[in-house]
Amino acid sequence: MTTTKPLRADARRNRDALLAKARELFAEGCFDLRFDDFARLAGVGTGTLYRHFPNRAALAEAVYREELAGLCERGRTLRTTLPAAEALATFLRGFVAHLHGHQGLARTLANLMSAQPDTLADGGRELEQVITELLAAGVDEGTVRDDVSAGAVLMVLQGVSTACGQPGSRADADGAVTLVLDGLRR
Amino acid sequence: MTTTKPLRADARRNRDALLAKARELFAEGCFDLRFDDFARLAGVGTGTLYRHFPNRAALAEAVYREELAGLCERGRTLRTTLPAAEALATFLRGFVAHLHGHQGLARTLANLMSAQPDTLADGGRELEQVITELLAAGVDEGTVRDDVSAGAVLMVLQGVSTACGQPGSRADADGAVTLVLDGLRR
DNA sequence: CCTAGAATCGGAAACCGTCTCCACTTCGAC
DNA sequence: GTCGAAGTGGAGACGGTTTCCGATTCTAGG
Repeated sequence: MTTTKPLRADARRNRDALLAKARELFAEGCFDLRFDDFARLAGVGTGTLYRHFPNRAALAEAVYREELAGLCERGRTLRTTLPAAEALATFLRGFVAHLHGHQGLARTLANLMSAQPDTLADGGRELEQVITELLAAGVDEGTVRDDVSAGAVLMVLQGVSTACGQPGSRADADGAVTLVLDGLRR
Repeated sequence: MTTTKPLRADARRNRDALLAKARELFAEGCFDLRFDDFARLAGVGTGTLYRHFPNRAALAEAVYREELAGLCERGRTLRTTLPAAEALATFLRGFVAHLHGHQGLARTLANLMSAQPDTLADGGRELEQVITELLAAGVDEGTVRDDVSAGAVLMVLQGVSTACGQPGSRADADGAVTLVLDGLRR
């Protein structure tokens, strides 16, 4: 799987330059840039870009992998420091708030999740895993119903991610999370 | 608004041919066909296609306008024949079931809803309107909370629509609706 | 330090779907 | 039947994506 193949020095430098430039551009809100231009702006050739990241989604995923991993990690921490139901609530609310502050992540996530499951990248899987754990802890605790799976929650998050860029979506996103949380109570 | 401009006979014939062919192809599951090919298959020129439907979304919307209108109509009927909470439940469950039997509608809806609100076509607006009415009736009745708007429910439906094509999504979609319905109870 | 050969680069050019444009055709009112 | 308006159709421009391969750069071995 994750066979860490040793990358040649210049190759790694280029890869990092691409990631750095992509991160910078995403932060500025430039998402719909020509894929080629990432290469030009990062100072590498088109071929190099395509060798490292076969498509736009792969680049976005690489950029946001760490950020998403951090959020998941936070979810796991919450589970060990709060009652499960509260941990779940805090995690989901925080997650949605974070999405609204990071459109790039929201877009990337929406894409990751709408892809076919067999394509579903590590990021998506990890998120599902964390939610599954939080739900299971809640079930053990007796505060969360046991007849709804993480997939259902993920589906709502997908809706939230997709709608994230729209003007008045923040309030509705919070509303959706409220519904899910109240609906999850046993 | 709906200034019904009289279309010339041949123009109407071409438009209908395009719609018929699109409907047929969507029913077969061909969504990612080249846009030009719709024209060729319907026996008209590319220019004609573009005059009638400026882009893929416009064609899809036209194909599914009636179907969506029917569903909305059904929602309004339910509201007059059932207690509001039940009407809402029946409507949402039926809606999701219908989506899973009609991928084309699901895709179209996902696209309609992810567009910017000012672009949000009649179909999307009408759906939001129906849900608003159902919620309001439930609030009047005292069975539905009053602090969550239709937008939140729509956001969940967006997630469901987007995920609709995936293998195991039916169960999760039902789960998501269950969460919403239970979460909506006062 | 030098060399060979493997890994990587870069960007020109092929590719492919989208969309426009306009010379030509068809319609239908008179 | 005539004429202007409405509509047609498809060639080709356009622009983003992706490939391909000769040139370049790296690194291990001597």
